[in-house]
Amino acid sequence: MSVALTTAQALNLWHSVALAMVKDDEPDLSVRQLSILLTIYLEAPPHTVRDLAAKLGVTKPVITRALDTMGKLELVSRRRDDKDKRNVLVQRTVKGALYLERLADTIGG
Amino acid sequence: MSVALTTAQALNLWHSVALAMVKDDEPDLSVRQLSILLTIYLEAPPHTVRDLAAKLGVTKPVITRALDTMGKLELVSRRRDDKDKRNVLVQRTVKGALYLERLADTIGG
DNA sequence: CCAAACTGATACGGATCCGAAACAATTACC
DNA sequence: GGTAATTGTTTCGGATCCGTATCAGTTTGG
Repeated sequence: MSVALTTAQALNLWHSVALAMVKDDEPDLSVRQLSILLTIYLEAPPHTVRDLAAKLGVTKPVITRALDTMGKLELVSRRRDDKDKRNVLVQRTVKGALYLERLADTIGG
Repeated sequence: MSVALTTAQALNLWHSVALAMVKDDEPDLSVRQLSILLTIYLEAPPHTVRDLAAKLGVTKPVITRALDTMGKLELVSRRRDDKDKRNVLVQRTVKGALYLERLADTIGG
């Protein structure tokens, strides 16, 4: 699943994708937000605020705020855990899946 | 020079790199800042504020501020153009080259 | 020589984000 | 049952960034 790239390949790849993200009309997601989004979509659920904070090495408010922002954009959604009502389960959305599909096209195309 | 990736490969690649950038102690560069940095290092000089703004599709203050920030981090430097003193030439630095070398390792490793 | 054009930088009000600390709600445990 | 621990959220002051508009300095061109 991993890919080996030369230095020039790696930087050119990042350059073209970063440029595409900036020139895009949509508001840029920060690196942190994108990390959260990709974690939710690529790793197995459940995803809680605490887990995401630990995985990214940031504080919990960072996760809460990122979920607020991406929630408004409908890229993710939140739901209380019925088993343990302290937990919040972060869930995928159709819009989020489409967003990442387009991102993958930009990267891999 | 370009690389074709499957959707899963592309997203996993982005995921691991974004995670590495967040967990890194250094302050995260925004996507815009990284775009500017990569443009300076990958495309032929000279690079002016105006050119960079046009290339990224953003306003000039965005470039000025990004150069301020990355200048403090010593990732880029500025110099007046002697030929036309209205222009500012954006130049590479040793620290910037090292930063991108490590980024390339993260991407391609 | 002087007004127009062009460059990058700055001022401004508003939005967003940061980490630390305090908070309310829920659960665990003795 | 009641205290302690755990969860996600909110608040706070401070920092950063945004786009628009304006600015100062330079060059152009009649």
